[in-house]
Amino acid sequence: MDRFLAISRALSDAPRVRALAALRDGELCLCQVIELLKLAPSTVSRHMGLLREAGLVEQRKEGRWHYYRLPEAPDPMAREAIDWALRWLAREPVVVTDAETLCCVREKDPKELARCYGAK
Amino acid sequence: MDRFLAISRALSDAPRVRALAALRDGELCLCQVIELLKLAPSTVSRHMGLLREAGLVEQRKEGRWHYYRLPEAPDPMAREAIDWALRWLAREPVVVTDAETLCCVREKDPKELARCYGAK
DNA sequence: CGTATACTTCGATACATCGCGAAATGAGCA
DNA sequence: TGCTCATTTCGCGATGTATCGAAGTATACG
Repeated sequence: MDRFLAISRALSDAPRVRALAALRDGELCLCQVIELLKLAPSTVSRHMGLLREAGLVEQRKEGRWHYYRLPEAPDPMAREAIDWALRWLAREPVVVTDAETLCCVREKDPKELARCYGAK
Repeated sequence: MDRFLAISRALSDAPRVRALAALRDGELCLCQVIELLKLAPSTVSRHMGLLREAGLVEQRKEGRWHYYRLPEAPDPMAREAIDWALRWLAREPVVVTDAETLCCVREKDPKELARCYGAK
């Protein structure tokens, strides 16, 4: 029951599901998600941690950067939840405009995005 | 986005998903759900209201009794969520024992269950 | 009518969660 | 070693939610 509730709760917050949908087209490092959501780094880190604990996201550390992506081989419960979420989130206006924003964000290296903290 | 989050949030509480799973084998009146969850009538009523607003449950009033059931023709987003939830909740120990409890509860008429308030 | 009963709504309390900034962690680099 | 930077953890205030009992609705029944 705990895993089920963790997944449902992870999917019941707007910034969190926007972050999840943002990973649809490939992994992102935390600073890119911060740039997208316009929230404090600590807040975004916490959101990604909840998604990870729920099994909806995988984490990969490369140097100083932490990359997040949809899990390669998620357990079936998580996989079905992700499929359901992505299927319906794709139609949400916020997620659509997020996808456009991400096109620009993805072109930048994490190194350039370092500035995004100050530019907030 | 609001409907998506309403569904996810409705599914992120244990008593609520237990109530949802209990409807798998047919409608129940509120007092039967109260008997199952062992919670205050006002609390259960609120839970069922949230499930109804999320589109995960339908309400039918017959005299003094309010019956709840899975929706006949749910919109696709809700239907998929219900399918996912029921598929995985069926394996949860609490839900399994709830099903056994329900066998006894269903045999009683709502009229007999009226006592359940005092017997709490 | 009036009473009883099934349910809902309201108000209060306890607890969880979101958001932030500050401080701690950890990996690269001088 | 010390410094920088991306990220995480911690502590706080504000907001939301679960739960209850009490009061309010609505329906049946005498």
